Amino acid sequence: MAKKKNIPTIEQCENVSQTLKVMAHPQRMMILCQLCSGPKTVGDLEELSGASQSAVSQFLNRMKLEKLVTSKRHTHFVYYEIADPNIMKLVQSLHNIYCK
Amino acid sequence: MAKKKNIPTIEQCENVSQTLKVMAHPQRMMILCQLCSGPKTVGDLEELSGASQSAVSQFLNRMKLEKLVTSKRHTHFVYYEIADPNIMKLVQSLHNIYCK
DNA sequence: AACTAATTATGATTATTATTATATTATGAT
DNA sequence: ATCATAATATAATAATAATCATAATTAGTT
Repeated sequence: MAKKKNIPTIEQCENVSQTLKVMAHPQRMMILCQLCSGPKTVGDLEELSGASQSAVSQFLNRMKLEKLVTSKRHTHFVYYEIADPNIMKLVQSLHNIYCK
Repeated sequence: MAKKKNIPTIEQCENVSQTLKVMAHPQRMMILCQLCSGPKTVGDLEELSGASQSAVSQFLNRMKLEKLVTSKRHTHFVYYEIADPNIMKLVQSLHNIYCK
């Protein structure tokens, strides 16, 4: 049996690469990994990622625009979390491949 | 049982995001997908990706520097292929998540 | 040498990043 | 309600990097 080729369309490549572009940054990646174990506040992520408050806020905003995360306010904190099971799966895959 | 947290180091995040940065481009992504079904020449990839020869060559060079692909010459063609089973796995995962 | 395949160099343009300063927003205390 | 504060967001900027097209160059083949 011949090798099955699963060639995507250029539109699919554009979508995927758009998402990857957002992930392709050390601290954004770290933030995503942290969010995989549950929602966190901006302050939490500031500590956990080592980036400044402003930087974290900007990273989160970018990830929100690109639908990687969502946020909601609760008392005086804003909680961020992974937006989409696909993002979770992707981070998981990356972990399996690169972190063992 | 508590949720297992698999938090990477910042170095691991840097590595992964370095690789993702290279993938995070529509035509480079397309080229990688094409290479997943076997080695190809620059000319092949020029047709398959829709980018100019010079652009394809530059993309491939970048991917070679970042160890995503390797190349070897055979007669007057240069064949490129996926360098690493991890890259193959990653492209496969992306396909499973985003192309169905 | 002539031809084809691929690479490299150049430069103009556009994106990305990090930093600093400033602004918003919600809350709790008075 | 107002004030002060803590948490978060935005704006402006400067530095760096990525992109793409074109042109020039190298390498292999016949």
